[in-house]
Amino acid sequence: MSLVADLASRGLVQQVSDPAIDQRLAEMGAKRPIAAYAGFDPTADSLHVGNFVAIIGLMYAQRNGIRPIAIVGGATGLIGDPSGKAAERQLQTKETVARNVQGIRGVLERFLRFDDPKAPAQIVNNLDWFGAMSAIDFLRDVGKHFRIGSMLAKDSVRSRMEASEEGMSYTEFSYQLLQGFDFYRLYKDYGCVLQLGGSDQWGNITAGIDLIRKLEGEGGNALGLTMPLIATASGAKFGKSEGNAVWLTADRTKPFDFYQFWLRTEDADVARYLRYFTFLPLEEIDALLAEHVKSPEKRLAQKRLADEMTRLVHGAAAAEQAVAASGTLYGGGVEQLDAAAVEALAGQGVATITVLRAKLEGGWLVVDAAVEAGLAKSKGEARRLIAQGGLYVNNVVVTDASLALGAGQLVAGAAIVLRGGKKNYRLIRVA
RNA sequence: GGGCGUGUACCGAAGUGGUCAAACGGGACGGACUGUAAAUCCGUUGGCUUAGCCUUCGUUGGUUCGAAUCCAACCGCGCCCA
Repeated sequence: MSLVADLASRGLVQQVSDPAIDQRLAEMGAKRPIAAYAGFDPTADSLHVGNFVAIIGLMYAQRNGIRPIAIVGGATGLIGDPSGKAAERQLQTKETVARNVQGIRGVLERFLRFDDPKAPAQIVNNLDWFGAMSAIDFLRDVGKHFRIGSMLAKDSVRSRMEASEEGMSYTEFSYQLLQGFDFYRLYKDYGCVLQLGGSDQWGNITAGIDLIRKLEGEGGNALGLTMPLIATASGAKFGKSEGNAVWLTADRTKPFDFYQFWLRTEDADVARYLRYFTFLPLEEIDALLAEHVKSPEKRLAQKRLADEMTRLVHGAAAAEQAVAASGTLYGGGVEQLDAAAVEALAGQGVATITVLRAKLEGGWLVVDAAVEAGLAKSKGEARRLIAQGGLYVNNVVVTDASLALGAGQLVAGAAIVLRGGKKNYRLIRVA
C-alpha cells in the first residue's frame, strides 16, 4: 500500500491524521475491501480545475486498489460549506442542486473507472441519508456527539467570527456535523476508512473522524488526509482564466482554451503542476525540467503539461487538435488559412459563432461583431479595446472603431478570425 | 423584543445637499518589453446613436430648483442587551 507515499512524492500531501496511514490501510485492506472518499460541492453542473486535486487523489486511491468514492453533496450543497469562504453562501434551490449533481457525476465518470474489477469507483449522494432524516433524529443521533467548544474552535468558524465582519449563520455552523456524518455513513455502509480533501477541509475531516470514534468506540478508526490548496507562484487564485473558472467540460471551457490555459503556466509553477496533475514518471518530469531550464523560451515544459492535461481531460484527439489549432493561430498562419483549415479550427475547439451571410454583406460593424462573439461585454468595451489596439481581424489590428466587416474579410471565403488581446480567439463562420 | 451600527461599482473602501458615473487600493482587461512566462512600465474599467444623453450608490416613498448625501417606512447584515 503506497497511497500516501505516492501522493507525497508528488507534493500532494498537506496533513495526515495518522503518520502511518499507508500501513494502516494495508492492515485494514487485508481484512476487507476498503474505500476512500472525497466530496464535491454541487455549486455548478460541472467541475473546474480547482476540483482536480481531489479527483487526482481519488485516482491514486484507485491505482492502489482502494475503492474511490465521490460524494456529491446533494444535501450539504443545500447548506454551503463555510470552509475557506469569507462570506455566507447564497443558498441554491433543490432543483438546481439536483441538476448539478447529475452534471458532476458525468464529469467524474471520465476520471474514475466504475467497472474496475478490484476497486470500482462509486458516486454517492448524501441526500440518500439526509433526505429522509428528520431534524429531531439529526439532533439526537448526530448533534449529541458534537461539543460546542470544539465546533467553535474550528478554523472555518473562528475566522468568520473573529476576522470577518460577516459572522456566520447557524446553517453554515452546522455544516461540519453534516460532513462528519457523511464520513460516518460511508465508514459504516461502504467500508470507507479514509477521507481526502483540500487543506481547508481539515476541520470537517476531523469532525468525521471524531464522530466515528465516538459512535464506534474502540473499533472506530478512520483516517484523514488533506492535499495542498493550489495557488500560483504569484499568489493568484489557481484555475481562473480571463476571470472565469477553467472547467473540465468542453461545453464550458473549449478544449482549445483548456490547452491554452495550461500552456500559459508561468515558469515558477510548471514543475509543481507537472507533478500534481500529470501521471508522468518523476524521472521524466525531471528530465523535461532540465531541458526547460536550458532554453525556457521553448516552453517545452508548458507544452508538455498542456498536452498531458488536455489529453487526460478531453482525450487524445482533442489534445492533438488543440495543438494544431494553437500552431495555426499563434504560428502566424492565419493568412494562409484555407477552407479546410478553417473547418479544422472550428473542430479544434476554438470558440465559434455562426452568422448569416446577409449580415456580413450588409456591413457588420466590428464593434457589434466583438460583442456578439463574446470578446467584449458591451460596445463601449469593444470600442475601448480598439482604442487600445487590442482587437484584431485576421490577426491585423483594427484601428478604426467604425470599421464594418464584409464578405471581403472572409478567409478562404469561409470565416473571419477575430482576436481580442493576445489570448482570445473567436472564429466567425457564415451560414 | 430593545439599543447601537452598517448596506456605494467585480471586491475592499472614500464621499454626508450641486463641481459625482462617484476619490483611492486590489482584481480584471488592453498595450509596451519578452518566451502565448514572470517582473516592470503605460492605459482602460456603468450603458448608449459618446463635445451629448441615459441608468446607477439596499428597496420604496418623500423634502428640495437639485439627493449617494436630508426625512420616513421597509428589507438585509453585524455587535451588544433581554
